[in-house]
Amino acid sequence: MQLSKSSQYAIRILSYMANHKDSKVMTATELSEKLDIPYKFLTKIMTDIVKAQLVISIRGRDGGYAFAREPSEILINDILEIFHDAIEDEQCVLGIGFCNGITKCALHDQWMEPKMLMQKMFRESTLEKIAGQGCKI
Amino acid sequence: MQLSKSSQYAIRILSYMANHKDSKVMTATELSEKLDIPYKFLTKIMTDIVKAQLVISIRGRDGGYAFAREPSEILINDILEIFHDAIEDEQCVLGIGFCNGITKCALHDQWMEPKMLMQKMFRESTLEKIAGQGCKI
DNA sequence: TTCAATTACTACTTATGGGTAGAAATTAAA
DNA sequence: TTTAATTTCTACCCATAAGTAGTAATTGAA
Ligand code: SF4
Ligand code: SF4
Repeated sequence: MQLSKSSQYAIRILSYMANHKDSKVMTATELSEKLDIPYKFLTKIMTDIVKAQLVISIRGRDGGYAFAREPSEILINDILEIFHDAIEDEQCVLGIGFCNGITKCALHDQWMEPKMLMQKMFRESTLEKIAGQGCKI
Repeated sequence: MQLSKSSQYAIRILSYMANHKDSKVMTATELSEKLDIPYKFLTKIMTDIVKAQLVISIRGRDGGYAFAREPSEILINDILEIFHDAIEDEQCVLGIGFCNGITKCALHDQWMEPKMLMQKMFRESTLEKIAGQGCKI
């Protein structure tokens, strides 16, 4: 019942970057140190995020990472999708899924509401909104 | 964002047993076949559930598993605790946890509500209630 | 007592997520 | 052109979850 480390790290990294928009690019070394994320793991994750076109990477000296689009245009859900961690509509708390209306279990109806709230949280929260609240993570 | 297979299977097994209270004991073979759960994995899980004293086991001929207490006295959360899958009060959607009120992130407040709903779902749903609704899983 | 039916135990294998190592590619500046 | 600072790529290693195999222990009945 938790996000994968990759998603957790990714959210923290991009939140941190959104909170420091003054510095145009941030290096993997800085992010790794400030956020206490293993350097090698961080660069692996960042490569995925670059491929998903949420950020761009600048290689070579004075290189680093910068946003490809405005943080106001990036949703938490965009990050989760990269790591296959987004909550699907059919996703079942028991991992069975696709029960029809007749055979559904007693947990089904109770699962709908928290699921929708989490989907809403992920699908409507932008990085800018998070940064705006002075996120310290 | 999903329960472990062990928890998923355990909920399904005990729900099935609660739905068939007429037959006093159920064998691992029957449960495995009816619920399509690998036999060897099922017996491993059941041993844990027996140790947690939710069910008793009867060894030898005509043996099997039976409830140690009434299904009305067993909560989903009791099952989740066996496999360390229960949602703790401090549990954080980002896996960081223990943020104080000042440094909390923007997701924190939005996380509270779905978390509480899930805790409520697990802590207040009894096996009997589930069985009463004709659970087919 | 012997047998067959059962769970429990020990130990292994496989799959996946998390993490690491080293070298290659790229780039700005000296 | 050389160098140092950076990301990227390929290939691993480690820990944990998921699943399997074989055998021991238990028990009711023939
Ligand atoms: S009815 Fe129960 S098992 Fe089926 S999809 Fe809904 S929550 Fe999952
Ligand atoms: S403030 Fe954010 S990171 Fe901290 S415990 Fe709450 S949800 Fe997790």
